Amino acid sequence: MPTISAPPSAAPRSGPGTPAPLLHTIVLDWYREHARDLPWRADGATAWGVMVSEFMLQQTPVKRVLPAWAAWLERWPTPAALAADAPGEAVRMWGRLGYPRRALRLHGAAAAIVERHGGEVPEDHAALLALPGVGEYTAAAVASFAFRQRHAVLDTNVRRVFARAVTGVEYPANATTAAERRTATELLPDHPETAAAWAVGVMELGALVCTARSPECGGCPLRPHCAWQRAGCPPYDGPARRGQTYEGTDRQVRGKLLAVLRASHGPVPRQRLDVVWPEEIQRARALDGLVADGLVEPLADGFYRLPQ
DNA sequence: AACCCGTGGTA
DNA sequence: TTACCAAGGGT
Repeated sequence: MPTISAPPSAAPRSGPGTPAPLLHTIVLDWYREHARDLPWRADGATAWGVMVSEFMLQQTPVKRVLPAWAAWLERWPTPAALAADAPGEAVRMWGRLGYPRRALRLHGAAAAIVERHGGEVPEDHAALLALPGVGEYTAAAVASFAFRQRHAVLDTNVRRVFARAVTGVEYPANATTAAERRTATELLPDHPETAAAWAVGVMELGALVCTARSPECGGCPLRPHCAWQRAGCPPYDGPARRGQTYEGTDRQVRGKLLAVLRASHGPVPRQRLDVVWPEEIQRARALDGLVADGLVEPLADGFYRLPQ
């Protein structure tokens, strides 16, 4: 069986590739059978619901997002509802999902949607990209999943599937490359609805089968077409993927500080923040950072609170 | 381009 | 236990 390569229409590639339409059929059939029943994929899900899920899923696993997503949409079923509340409430509601700047940006996106788009999540990719907290991936994801448009959706799952099936390596590079974008675009089905189904299907395949740690190649529908399989599953030999040390970092201190503020509904005296971390210099730096990011609001007399 | 930004689960 | 990983974005 041939491995996957780009169609001959674009840049010339070595060797015959599996025809793209066959790949589309394989992935769409697999998805129909194995897709998780996630609430933001349900028929009744709104574009706002999709957008909220995408914000929450930026670096946070699905399992932890599920309950947070339901609670969020129950409280703020529309962008206007969120925009009418204080940004600090978004930060508080975000809870322990991590990277709380996402909550602030989601609030900012809601406000921008009200201001620029009459309260309706925009369908246009460029308009989505212009919203705070919406980057290349999220804009494509919302346009594709919510509005069934044709966009290359390149997240960590898709990048990994392409790295293995197309390029024949275990892991993609640290940063998305032009070659990856080209591959994603070339393999994208022409028909918008099919492209949207393909996008979520490849992503789901990466999330459930072609996983980072221990891929279940035995259950992978692309195995006969996978370049990495054909090459004998060579282990990753590129530059070291950056680690994420956490203990003792400013991020840890910021997390501890913000946890105190989330738990308190009124202003908090500086003294109650001081107890979360012994090193004064780092503690002050972390608090200053939170203020600079707009996650914390300093008041007079050494009190602090979530932004109003 | 490299680095910063939280939190929790898994091998 | 340590290290890696999770539907990224902003600077």
